[in-house]
Amino acid sequence: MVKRSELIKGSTDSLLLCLLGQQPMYGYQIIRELEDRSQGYFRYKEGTLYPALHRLEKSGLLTAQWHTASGGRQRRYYHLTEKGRTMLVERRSQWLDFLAAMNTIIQPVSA
Amino acid sequence: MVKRSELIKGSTDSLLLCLLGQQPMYGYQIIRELEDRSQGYFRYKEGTLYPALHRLEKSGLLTAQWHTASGGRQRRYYHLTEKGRTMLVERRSQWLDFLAAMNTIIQPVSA
DNA sequence: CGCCTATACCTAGAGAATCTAGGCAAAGTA
DNA sequence: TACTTTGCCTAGATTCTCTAGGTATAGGCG
Repeated sequence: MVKRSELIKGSTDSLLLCLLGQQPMYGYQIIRELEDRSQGYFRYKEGTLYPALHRLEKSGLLTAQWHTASGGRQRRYYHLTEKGRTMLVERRSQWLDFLAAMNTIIQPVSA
Repeated sequence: MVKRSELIKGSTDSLLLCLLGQQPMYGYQIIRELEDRSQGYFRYKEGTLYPALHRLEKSGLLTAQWHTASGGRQRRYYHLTEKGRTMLVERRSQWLDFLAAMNTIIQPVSA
């Protein structure tokens, strides 16, 4: 049973901050958006996403608001707080650092 | 308490396969080598590294041999098995896939 | 010699992230 | 009516990492 990649671990928060930094979204939408944009690479389970959103909300990086869609359906929209925006910048920087570090070890296969 | 980056999680196996694909090494050496090459970014704790090595050995990706250094000190050298080399190729490919997927979400900040 | 640091291996238990595998309910569709 | 999709949620198991130890040898210094 080959897992997609263990590398995904730990990237969730960064992905969520990035997405929500572009526009507020609700949980279900986030799952689909991540899958669409990554051409099917990211397929978050609800059991992963919702706890993650709650975690970020609890940390003050996100706030949430219920909205009623045209059909009467309830959706919980998340958007970044100021603290969240600060963290987003931080996370992006961390991602670049991580990339640089990985590249010092995982050299590309030379032809 | 700001952690370096949660991103590191899940990259350990790939890093170890990569390193040991270049030359056999022993645990203590691996920790120093990772830190040196990454200019201090990777600072693995022994409580992380040794269980990871044992895990990979148990999976048949690594084998280990005891050697006695000049001073009489015992060192356990790990090197890749055939299965390990196959997995290394796989891991490198996964890393590139992961990179590509991340880039679809984490767009670089435009000036 | 005695003491300290660096080397070199190891493990148990706690903490945290993810997945599995459900549950509940409303809206759309056949 | 029945089924699928949407949309929220959680409890428990699994897995990875870290904390915080333990053991032992080698080498330097006073």
